[in-house]
Amino acid sequence: MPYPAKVSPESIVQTARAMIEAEGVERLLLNQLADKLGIKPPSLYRHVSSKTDLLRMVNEDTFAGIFRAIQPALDRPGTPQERIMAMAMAYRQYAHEHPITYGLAYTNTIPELRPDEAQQEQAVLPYQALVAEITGEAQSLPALRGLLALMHGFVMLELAQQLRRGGDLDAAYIQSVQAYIRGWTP
Amino acid sequence: MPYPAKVSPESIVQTARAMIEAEGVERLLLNQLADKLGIKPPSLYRHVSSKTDLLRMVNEDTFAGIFRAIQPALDRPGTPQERIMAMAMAYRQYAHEHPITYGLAYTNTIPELRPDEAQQEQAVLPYQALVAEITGEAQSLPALRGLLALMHGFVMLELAQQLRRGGDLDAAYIQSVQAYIRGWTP
DNA sequence: GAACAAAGACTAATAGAATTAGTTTTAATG
DNA sequence: CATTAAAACTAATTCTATTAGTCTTTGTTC
Repeated sequence: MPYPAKVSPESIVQTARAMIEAEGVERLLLNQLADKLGIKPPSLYRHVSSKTDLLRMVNEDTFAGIFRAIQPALDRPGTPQERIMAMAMAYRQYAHEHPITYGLAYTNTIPELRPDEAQQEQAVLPYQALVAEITGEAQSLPALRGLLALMHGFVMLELAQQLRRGGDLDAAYIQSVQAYIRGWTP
Repeated sequence: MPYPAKVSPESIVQTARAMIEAEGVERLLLNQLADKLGIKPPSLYRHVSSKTDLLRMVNEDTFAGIFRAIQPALDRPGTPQERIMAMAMAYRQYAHEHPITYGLAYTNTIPELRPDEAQQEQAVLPYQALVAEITGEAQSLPALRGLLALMHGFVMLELAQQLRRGGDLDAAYIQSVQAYIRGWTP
């Protein structure tokens, strides 16, 4: 491998993510990214095919991070209710720690920015099984969808500053997830 | 008023919204917008101060549209449960009819794009009162927040193509909202 | 050990889009 | 009819992503 690369796909994605979190996507400029990486803008194109492609890589990394973050909730001991709540807490925590890139990953109506479907589907199967312990197998898919919607919707509203009327947001989140689970419990 | 304007704020916002829904935000180009309006790009700046400002106007219009769409559910007869469900259906329908601009309105981490806070707060008070009929006054704010999160999260996941595993999405939505309400019912 | 190949970086140029500067047109008003 | 002010226009600017073409570095091969 002649001419050792100064950058790697990982370093590019990581640096891009940091810039996005610091300044927002709209201020992710390729010349600034190149600067931080110690190369010139055209050299970036040896590693990514376009800015859009770069954002897709960031999004893939984000989804991987989410599933890594909520994984421990699966393995932990406790009732299904407790484990679902643990997952919900970890999920929200990840979003709070990566507010901009979290939203970015879910905001793409642009097909090119969407990560691989199949990979996504596999990732949620364990959670569906967990939900099935409460709802039964037959209802587990709709119940999972509602749960994901509740978690995702809550953090999106938080991150978009749509829940500004005061009150305890932590408590509201916990109560809402609990109510949802209770509602599905036979 | 010398020189009658060829365009109005309304016509600009309406045309911009149509272009966004047709092609996505990223392909909303000011020269194309000007073309459709029958003027040249610089003339746009007599009416909007920047492209960002234009997008803010579109978002304000979107929020107004959402509240207009769900309003009838408030006035309609029926139990609180039925009226909440009616609102939830109208909410989702609006999102389906304006998929791109709906997401756009909620996606803004950029402060400049956020509509006026106070206006927003007033708009949800009637819905909080409706929720209070089930949960009681004391719990109504967190219960409302969870409900908004569930509705918003569900349609966002749909619009971002994150619910592609088949099954009846209409039914999943209804069941999830019902479960949520049931979970809050004493 | 010298020549080569290939990846990767660089400089220079291009193109697309938002925005600004400065000027001209139009029609209501006195 | 002259004035005036809003609104439009042309021309120029700037900022970014991207492409073209060239040079550099290092592992490989004879």
